[in-house]
Amino acid sequence: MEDLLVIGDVARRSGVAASALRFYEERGLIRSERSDGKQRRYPREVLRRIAFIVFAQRIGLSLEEIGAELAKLPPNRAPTGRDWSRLSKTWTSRIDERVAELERLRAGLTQCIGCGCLSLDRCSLANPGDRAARLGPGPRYWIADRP
Amino acid sequence: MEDLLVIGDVARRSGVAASALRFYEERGLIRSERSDGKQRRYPREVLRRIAFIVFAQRIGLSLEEIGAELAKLPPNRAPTGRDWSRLSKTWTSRIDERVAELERLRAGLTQCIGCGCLSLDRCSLANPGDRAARLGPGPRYWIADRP
DNA sequence: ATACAAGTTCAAGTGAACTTGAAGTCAAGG
DNA sequence: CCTTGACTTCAAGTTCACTTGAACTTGTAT
Repeated sequence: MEDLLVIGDVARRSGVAASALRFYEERGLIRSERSDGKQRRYPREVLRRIAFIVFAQRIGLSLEEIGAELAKLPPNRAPTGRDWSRLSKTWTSRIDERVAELERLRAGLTQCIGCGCLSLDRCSLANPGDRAARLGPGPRYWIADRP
Repeated sequence: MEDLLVIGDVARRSGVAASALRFYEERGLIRSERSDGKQRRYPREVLRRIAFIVFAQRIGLSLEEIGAELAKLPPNRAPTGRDWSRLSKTWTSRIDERVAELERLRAGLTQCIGCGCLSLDRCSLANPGDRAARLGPGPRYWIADRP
């Protein structure tokens, strides 16, 4: 019945591990107040913010992108439902794109792999958006070459 | 006009870096013959195998899973179109599942985040398949908790 | 007052999928 | 024969999203 939650509560309620919550805080995705003894105390609102993060991850955004989205929220007042839905609006097109890609892949599965035509450098199914253009060092984004 | 391709040719034709090809070989996903001087020589067939790998990755399979699929191909003869399409058959359902999830997410975007109801531990949209069940150490599978 | 769970920081480790660098070998043209 | 570009191995580095462990402090229940 407290107004502020300790990290364990937040972890239990959100399903996100406490270590992950600390990590998110370090990355600036969430914030916390501190108790007298320097322990984290979260206002209940944080749960919605975390929900947003989890949602966005499932859709395929990186934490960095999610942070950029969250930064668009009004800094000095609690976000309203409209604030949240404004953010999530841009995702719809993102979902649409991914769904379209998957459907292209599904359509091409038999056509492209089943038949003998398969040639990676000319098959637009295997190479949408030009795989060749790399993203610098480190692992390539795992499924689509995100900008 | 040679029957065997060197690694650079394969890299150019597939759009997959030579270092990645060596890595795939180390992981048992592809194989190569060797020249007298111990350089890799690939039969043209390898291109199809690589195409399969790239395809599967875009769908969301890990290299390990892809390896398991490839292991089902007949070991002693060149795979036919039917062999390939048998493999890719299982993917269709995988794609369908992912599309369904994305559509669930899209539907829930405004409902779940826009309104005040958002509660991670009870919202089936944010928590399909029980996020709480973890996958051991290391990063969590990025978007769906794959088995 | 004390025990003990739950919190803290910080550095280092993890797994996936590669890339990079060093130091050397091979192959083809001139 | 020599140069030059493409190839070789091997170890170590990179990114992302966290987790783990050590050593220590807080908070609460008895």
